[in-house]
Amino acid sequence: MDLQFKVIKSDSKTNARLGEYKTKWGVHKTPMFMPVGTQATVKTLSTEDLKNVYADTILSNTYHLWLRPGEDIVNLAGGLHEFMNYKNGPILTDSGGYQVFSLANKKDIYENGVYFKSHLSGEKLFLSPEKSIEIQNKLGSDIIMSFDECPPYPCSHEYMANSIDRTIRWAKRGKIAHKKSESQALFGIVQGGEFEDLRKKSAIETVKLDFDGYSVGGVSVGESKEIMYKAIDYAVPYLPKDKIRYLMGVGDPIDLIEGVMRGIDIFDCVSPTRLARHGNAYTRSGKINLRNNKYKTDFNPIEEDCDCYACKNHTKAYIRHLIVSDETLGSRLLSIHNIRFLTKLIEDIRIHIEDETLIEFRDAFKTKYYGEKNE
RNA sequence: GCGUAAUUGGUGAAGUGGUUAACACACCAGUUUGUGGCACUGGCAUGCGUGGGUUCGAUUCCCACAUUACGCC
Repeated sequence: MDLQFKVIKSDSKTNARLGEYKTKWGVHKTPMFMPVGTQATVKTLSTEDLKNVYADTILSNTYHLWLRPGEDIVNLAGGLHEFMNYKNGPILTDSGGYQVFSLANKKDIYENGVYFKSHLSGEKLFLSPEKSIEIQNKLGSDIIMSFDECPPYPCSHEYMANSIDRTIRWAKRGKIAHKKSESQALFGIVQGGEFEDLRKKSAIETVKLDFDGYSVGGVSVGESKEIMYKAIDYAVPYLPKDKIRYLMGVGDPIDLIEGVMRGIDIFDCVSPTRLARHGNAYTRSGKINLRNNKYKTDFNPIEEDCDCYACKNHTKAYIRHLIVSDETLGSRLLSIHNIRFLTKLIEDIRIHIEDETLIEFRDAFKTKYYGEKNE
């Protein structure tokens, strides 16, 4: 399926662009941040909550749903949207390739695919480009991802060179397996780590396969921000302007701005929800840890001018109490706030692309986000 | 009043005549980037009821006192 993406406006001072893509769920504006809902749920949040934080496209994980409840059950339910009753927007599924990286201690990578052990049962499992596409077909997501290898950081040039070649071969196989599906867009993934020549090669070869969109993968695996930004810069010039660009697994508020300035359209990241579960909240003045003693008697909202449910209704002292007491409402309120923080940040980014003031916005944001903390 | 036992950080506790008093919880702080959700990493008793004594050295041995628990009158 051709994902109908178009660029509305390109920033003349950076590589940023405003765009939109159409699906049966409506028109979706880019840049966009996608919350992560691995197990067919953005942890602790209801569909209603997601609507209220202006989530649009969300990400779900092939590997987890494959193991439990199983793609056939999701399929029987009528697909992911029906199963989880998410009708706010599209769902993008990961290929399971990242698990090859995150479960690295038990992996065996072969040309045909990857063997690894289920973290639930210990059972030996096999995932291949074809299998990944088949599972994603059954899950019925709107955007599916090509099966790739996500090598760790640091990684030698030699290993990475072999890895990207294999990922390209896997991409070809996935593309062939996908031919049958008319209703799902398929994205290719550029790898290559920190190496300019490999990012370039990976991008060029992947683009030759003509995917519906392209992602920059293999970032946010432990490298510095500078290296991550460079990896984007190495790949983006070879990606077609009329296709959506997705930076996988990113990121921090500042990374969203830097990513957009480098030509990225969509992002996903577990940070807002994971940080929430650990008691952290984003604010314009930096990340704060609600567990800190100083919030015990702080009866103000996390951010005065935030329009999220948590800030409209509850104080830091109350949320701190919930987090310290291990009450799930605390995780939920912070997840609501953190996702809204990022979707609002993206809204601001769009405004500043429109005004061509993104660089000034970035600098001001950075100063406030990091600056006041260091004093 | 007598006897017995106990007394270690916020809590539960381990321990030894000799460098930094174990561990857990709590507390304090930090980490977290295509999620193996509810995790991980640090910090946290200058002191072992109080006062004496023995000893080169005592939280550890001895004495007195205090407190607590149980039993007896």
